[in-house]
Amino acid sequence: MMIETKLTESTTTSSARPRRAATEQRRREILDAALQCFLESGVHGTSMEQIRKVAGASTGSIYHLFTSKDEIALTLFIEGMRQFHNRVLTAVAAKRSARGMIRAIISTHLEITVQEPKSSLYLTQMSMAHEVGPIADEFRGANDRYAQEIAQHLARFIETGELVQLPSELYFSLIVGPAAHV
Amino acid sequence: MMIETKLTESTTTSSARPRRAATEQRRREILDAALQCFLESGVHGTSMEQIRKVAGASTGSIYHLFTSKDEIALTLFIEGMRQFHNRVLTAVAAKRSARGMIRAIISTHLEITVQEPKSSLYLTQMSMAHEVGPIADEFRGANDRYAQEIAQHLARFIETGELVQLPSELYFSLIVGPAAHV
DNA sequence: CATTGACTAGACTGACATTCTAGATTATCG
DNA sequence: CGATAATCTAGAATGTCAGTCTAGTCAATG
Repeated sequence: MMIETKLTESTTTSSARPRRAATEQRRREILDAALQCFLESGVHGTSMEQIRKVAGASTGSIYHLFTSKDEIALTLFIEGMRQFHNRVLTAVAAKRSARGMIRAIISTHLEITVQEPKSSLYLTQMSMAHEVGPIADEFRGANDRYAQEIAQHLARFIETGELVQLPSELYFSLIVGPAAHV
Repeated sequence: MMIETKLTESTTTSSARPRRAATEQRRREILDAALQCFLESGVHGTSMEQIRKVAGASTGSIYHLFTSKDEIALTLFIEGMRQFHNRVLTAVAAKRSARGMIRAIISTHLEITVQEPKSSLYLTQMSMAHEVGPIADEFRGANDRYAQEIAQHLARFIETGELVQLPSELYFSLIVGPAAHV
């Protein structure tokens, strides 16, 4: 599967006439409509027709702004993942002990993956991300940066002696998710 | 999505003529063919046509034995999950300390979910399982039994004093996976 | 105000899961 | 053994849906 973003068109020659503001807004509307549908009926249970209707856009418009349904789902996924990461990192940054941080990591992860209605959607999107090369790379990259950032937070406590070593690689992988390593 | 298994046909009246042995074998062949295709191209990347060819069966036969492509994927998923559970439980049963058991749980989980080529397939199947009611129930049930069995193994060590308490619910959920709780 | 590229519209296409209909096979009973 | 009634096989037909194509509208620049 080949996925390219439609946003890389910015480097046209001279007399390009970008209507960016409006376009960007349209993109957003379509993404929001899609998210709503996906949450309601799952990615596979949602047809472009439904997204089209909810967004109030035509097929042509949608395919002008996105290359495929997959791109829509995966764009949403990346966005969701970023929020996810930020939420965990915020929780971690607020803690003053290694123990507190680790607790925060685990519980925030669980809050997000287990208790929220989005969790099933994330699962679907994650499996898609795996199957789509370019996205998988972005995904893995973001996840690695995330893991590293958490590691940095925790590393402080090795110096202070509260932590003897970082939680093992294995354990860490579990928290960050298999996706980071496949 | 509605999924029923085609194996519940056993309760016909008087002169039913089951050809079970052969049929069961055919089912198996189709499942094997499907698994092969899924591993190679992913569930969505595989068409019934491909499964048909690899299995050497006709569309009619396949749809006589299975209600849908989803049922095939999910049957495989349940099978895979059972193997997965058995493998972890075997590893756990072989250990003599709580520490060893917990290590075994984590590393076996990681071996399976991270290092094996099937892991990406599992992810897809798991997301499907979530969206399909009846399967989701079976899935959750199996997962609960699994968690409970592990808990029993570990509980022994609370008596001996090696373990003060079971690994927290939170941590436990993480290991067993969100699926068990959604 | 003409040109040019961004954007919209919706009919069309092709792929693919699933259904349908007809026919082959085989276990059971007379 | 042969009739019967069900299981099972075959492959053509159908419907849905993602994605393309063509024509046309809109807005910014010269």
